[in-house]
Amino acid sequence: MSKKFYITTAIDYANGSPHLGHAYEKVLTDIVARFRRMMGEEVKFLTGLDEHGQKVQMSAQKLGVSPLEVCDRLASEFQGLCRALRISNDDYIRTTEERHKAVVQDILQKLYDKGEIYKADYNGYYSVRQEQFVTEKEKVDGTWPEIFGEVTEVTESNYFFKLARYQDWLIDTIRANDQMIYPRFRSADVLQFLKEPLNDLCISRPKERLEWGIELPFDPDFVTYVWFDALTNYITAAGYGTDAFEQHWPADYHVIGKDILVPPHAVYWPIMLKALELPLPKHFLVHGWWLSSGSKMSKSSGEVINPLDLIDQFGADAFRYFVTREMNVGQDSEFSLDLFMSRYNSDLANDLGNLVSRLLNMGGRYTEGRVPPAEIEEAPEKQLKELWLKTSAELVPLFEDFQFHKALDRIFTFVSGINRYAETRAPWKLAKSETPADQAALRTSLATMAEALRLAVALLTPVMPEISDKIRGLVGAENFELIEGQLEWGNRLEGKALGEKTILFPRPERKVL
RNA sequence: GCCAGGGUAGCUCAGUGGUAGAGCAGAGGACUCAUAAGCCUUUGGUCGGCAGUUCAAAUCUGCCCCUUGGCACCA
Repeated sequence: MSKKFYITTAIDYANGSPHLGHAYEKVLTDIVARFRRMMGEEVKFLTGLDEHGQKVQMSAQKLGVSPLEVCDRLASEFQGLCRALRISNDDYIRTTEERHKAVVQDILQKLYDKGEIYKADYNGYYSVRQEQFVTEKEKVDGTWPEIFGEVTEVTESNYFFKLARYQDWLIDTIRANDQMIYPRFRSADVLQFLKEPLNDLCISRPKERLEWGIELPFDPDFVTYVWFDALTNYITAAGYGTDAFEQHWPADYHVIGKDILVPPHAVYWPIMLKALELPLPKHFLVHGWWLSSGSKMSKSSGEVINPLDLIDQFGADAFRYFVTREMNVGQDSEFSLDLFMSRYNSDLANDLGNLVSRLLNMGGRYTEGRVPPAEIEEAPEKQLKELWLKTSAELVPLFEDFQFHKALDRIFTFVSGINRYAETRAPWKLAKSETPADQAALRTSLATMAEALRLAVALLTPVMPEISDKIRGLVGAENFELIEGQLEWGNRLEGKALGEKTILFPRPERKVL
């Protein structure tokens, strides 16, 4: 069996409803996955939910339900988001699943047997009210804030994973693989972190303090905490311990936010894999955050944009287009309703949607609802074909390099080119003329517009799958699996039926939200 | 404090040595197939600040300012 292209998102934490950040990461990963499929690769695309831990246990207590009920509810919310966004993941992992518990316990036992895990006393400051250890860092003006209540120094036995012994190896590995982290400048964050000596990692919690977790196989009084539970999902879903594993692992891309690169994904995870003698993931694709007036959009700032609202109102594809067009992968981006509306109205409704409308309408009026033959090739046609040649040559490299915002810019520049072409030929004027030359120009102009639209949406497909399919249907083109052979200008649409007049991106009747 | 990203037109951003760009927003115009859309023309910027290198700097160097993130057991 050949190796699949294995791509993952981070798994979401079951501690709140999905927001724009969750939605964005899934869309970004989905675009890479869809693009790779079009390029002919077999893809495994994983996303999922991280369900254990203190916060889940506490919110369950608060609601008076079991932790699993809390997780079930959130899992269906997050999976609903995936469906609403047309995310093409072919697996969804929940860390409470048996397949996952088995792998976590298996690797913990292996590492314990190898002497990579040991028991020791952990000394720290404990907040009874928050049921968690607090650090010096959380002090404000030399004392812990009121929300922590009474904080006492306690000593607790726990299990530790030997991180420190792999520090030099990790530094060498990251220096030697400058392609591992995209964008590259993020490697500097990792290396800076590794300048300080690593401490071993506390990986357990006593059950008396936290019972909502996976039990340590070698000590039933403890559950494992956070990292060995959450990060391990990537190999669980890859089929660790089964024949399928080699077909998936190593992952080609872990898509993550910039906040979880250091230390978990770039330090803990590689060292865990090294200790298990497994290959490292090939790449991390590290994206930025959505900002609102310069601050991170998050629940805590009370500026949650519920992506589902925009999706319901404007459609998954419009949402996907917006986040992809605005975000320079790796940087932060600005989000506002005004920006969204501006993109929706000018790019989608006015430029693309309206172009489809005018073609279908003219096709119905002038060429009996069919794509006519392209009979002549003069300056306007040559110019548009040249623009396409230039555009199409850029698109695949831009997609390969995650420059989706630029790829969309190029595609929509081409769409503008089609509108300009229509003005130049002015088929509505040609239609009033009886001369053979004008009639040939009329047929050519509609054929050219249809073919240009087919090409324009070819590489729009990973970003806007439904609209692209719909436009292909309307101009008489076939859907396709592979991009190969789809980017060349031709006359395959000649004689095909054009669709009924359709409004692809209706103008909002009133301002909602 | 240390490290890194960003600071370019009202807004969102392209632009790594050679006469400041795009889209949107604003203004004017011609057209009418179309979602009052599209097309053409146009207003608008001491390129964060101060020095320096150079014939030439948004672009290279230094210092400073603003902003975002990281600096471990919090995911």
